[in-house]
Amino acid sequence: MRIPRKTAARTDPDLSRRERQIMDVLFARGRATGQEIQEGLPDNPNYSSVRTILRVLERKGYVRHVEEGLKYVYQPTVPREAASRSALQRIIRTFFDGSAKEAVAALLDPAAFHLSEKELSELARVIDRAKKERK
Amino acid sequence: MRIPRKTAARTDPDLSRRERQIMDVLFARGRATGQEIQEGLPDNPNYSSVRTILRVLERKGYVRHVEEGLKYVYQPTVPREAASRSALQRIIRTFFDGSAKEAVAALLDPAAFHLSEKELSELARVIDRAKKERK
DNA sequence: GCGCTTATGTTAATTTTTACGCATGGTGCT
DNA sequence: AGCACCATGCGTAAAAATTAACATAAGCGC
Repeated sequence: MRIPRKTAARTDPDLSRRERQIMDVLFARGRATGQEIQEGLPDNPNYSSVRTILRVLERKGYVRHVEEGLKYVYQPTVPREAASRSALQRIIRTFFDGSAKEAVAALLDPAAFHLSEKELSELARVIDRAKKERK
Repeated sequence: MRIPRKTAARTDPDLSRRERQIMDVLFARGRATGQEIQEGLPDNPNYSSVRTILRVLERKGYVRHVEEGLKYVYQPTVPREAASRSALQRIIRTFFDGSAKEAVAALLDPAAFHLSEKELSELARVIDRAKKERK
């Protein structure tokens, strides 16, 4: 079962395959019932399995639920934004030698990702703002 | 053991925890020996275990090795760039509702990631170029 | 109230993953 | 050749993850 060494919830590191998949669904949807999560998972896992893992995630502190009518609605304990930061961090470390800039450059590659002209302009503005803030 | 449904190597989705950790090390370093990989892994796994999983990854097609002198040097079969793209893709989907732009914006947040003024200027240029290409 | 449906909890079984000991084969040195 | 040293492959055991089966409780309509 593997209780994390620190009690505080971490965001990524040592989740099993299914656990991570479930967290992905939860972050993508914000909140979801057991059923919804099951539907969002690859390989059609058994509903019972999903709920077992949800309970594990809850025990580990990654997830909490609220009762809503008859069912439980689950959501991540860590805010989406914090989770995304740490996910990006990991990618930067793994694929871009620690350079956030290289990661951005990769995202700006038109052959790989789609960005409309409007979006590009907005990003240009964001960069300007960031520059000013540095002064 | 779980042979992937498609023989072609995928980049992320269904690797076990250790398998994924090993792929991370390999992508971060480009190429590495069994020993080096072992050192890069959390929780100090046994060398023998590392090699077992390497063999599994190789059999699944995620990794290949070349003999170099006496030892094997491992590397991912999928190019780093392709892997990074698909990792970014997943993050965009999971945390940014499918918007690459939002992902870039998150990376540009000075409170979260560090970008020097020089890097910001370079990125501004990249954006300009991307804009031109769209016309 | 009673039975049906739906959702959860518990526990046991199965499968997958991980770990580890040991055997084998190459290399280089004496 | 004989020996010590490494690195790898393989078989098996242990641990972890996943599934399955079964039990319980709440809501709802007859």
